Amino acid sequence: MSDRPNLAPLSRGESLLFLTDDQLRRGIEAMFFAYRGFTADPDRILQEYGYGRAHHRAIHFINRSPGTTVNNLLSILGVTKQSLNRVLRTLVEDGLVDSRVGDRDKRERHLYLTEAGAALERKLSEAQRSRMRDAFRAAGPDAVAGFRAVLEQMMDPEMKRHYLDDADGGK
Amino acid sequence: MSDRPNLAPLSRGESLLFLTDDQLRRGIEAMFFAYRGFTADPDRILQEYGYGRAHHRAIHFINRSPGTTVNNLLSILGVTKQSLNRVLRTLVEDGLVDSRVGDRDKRERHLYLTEAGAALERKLSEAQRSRMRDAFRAAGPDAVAGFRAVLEQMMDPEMKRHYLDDADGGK
DNA sequence: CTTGGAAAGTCAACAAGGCTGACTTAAAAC
DNA sequence: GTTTTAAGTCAGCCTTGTTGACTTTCCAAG
Repeated sequence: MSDRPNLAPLSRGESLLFLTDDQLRRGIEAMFFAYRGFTADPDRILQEYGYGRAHHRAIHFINRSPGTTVNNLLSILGVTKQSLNRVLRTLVEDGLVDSRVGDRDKRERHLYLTEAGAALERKLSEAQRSRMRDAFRAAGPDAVAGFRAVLEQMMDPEMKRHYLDDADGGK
Repeated sequence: MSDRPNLAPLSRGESLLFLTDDQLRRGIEAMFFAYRGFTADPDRILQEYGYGRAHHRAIHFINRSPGTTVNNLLSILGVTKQSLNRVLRTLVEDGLVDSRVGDRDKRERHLYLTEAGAALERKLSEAQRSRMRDAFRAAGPDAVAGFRAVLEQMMDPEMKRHYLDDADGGK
């Protein structure tokens, strides 16, 4: 149950207090409550447009990697193509996303935000960045580094790939 | 847009690099990818039981605060009573949760995990704690402190109340 | 040049888990 | 005795996820 694996021995004082079950429980709840705050502002904006979080995610990653293919988006978002397609179709119909047939491989569709799509993206991400900026500012640079370090460790390895691939659209 | 509010002036070198839009974007994506990892293990277990995340949340908070009322749970989870009730009903029917009429106020129902409920809770939270423990251990105590500091700043104020109220069931 | 298979899209059906609105019951509070 | 509160229920709706079956397009290997 709570046996300690083979680790460097604890030199009395510096016990691994941050690894107690209670500390872990607090970490778990911190994730839960913080994620709610994290999504609250965009959710309010999306509601005005009749969109949901799925639309936000698609818009975010198309903006990050303009010209990305549907398949690439699928592997980032981790949903089925039917699920993504439904969202993508409404965004294309509403004129927020442009879906262009590939030059080299005409089976592929490359996705771009239209001007209207980019405008909504700015609105959403400005709201989300604003909250994160305030949180970062209040917590300070060292806390931010720790925040990022822990989150990175919490990701599944394949997801870390998408996270580390800076927005370069492939290559 | 990116004007700086009235803050302590930046002494040349220690610029607020961690507040650039790109750093904020990376923070946003870190939250997105990490939350997926955070929920992945419990989700797999829940699937075996035919439950979803909503059941997990209810089980978690009943375990944290045994005897909590439905209304209290409602304010923590931030959903409608119809939505919570659907989940709670299946948990009671399946014998994982015990709903007892209040002693002092007989309108209230106090919620407790049964032995079976506690067993599932342990299974779920052990999976979730395991991932968090690994992440904490890899990142180190300072990173954990930063992680918690940033997440706390990101919560809505009312949620911070539920987070700070340590598991004492009220009082 | 044909064919196999990958990429994309489509249709249908279903489930979880949110929501609103209307309503009942029981008990506490005033 | 009336009003308010806590809980529960019924009905209906929406988003977003799932499977499965199927078509169209078109690159690439035989």
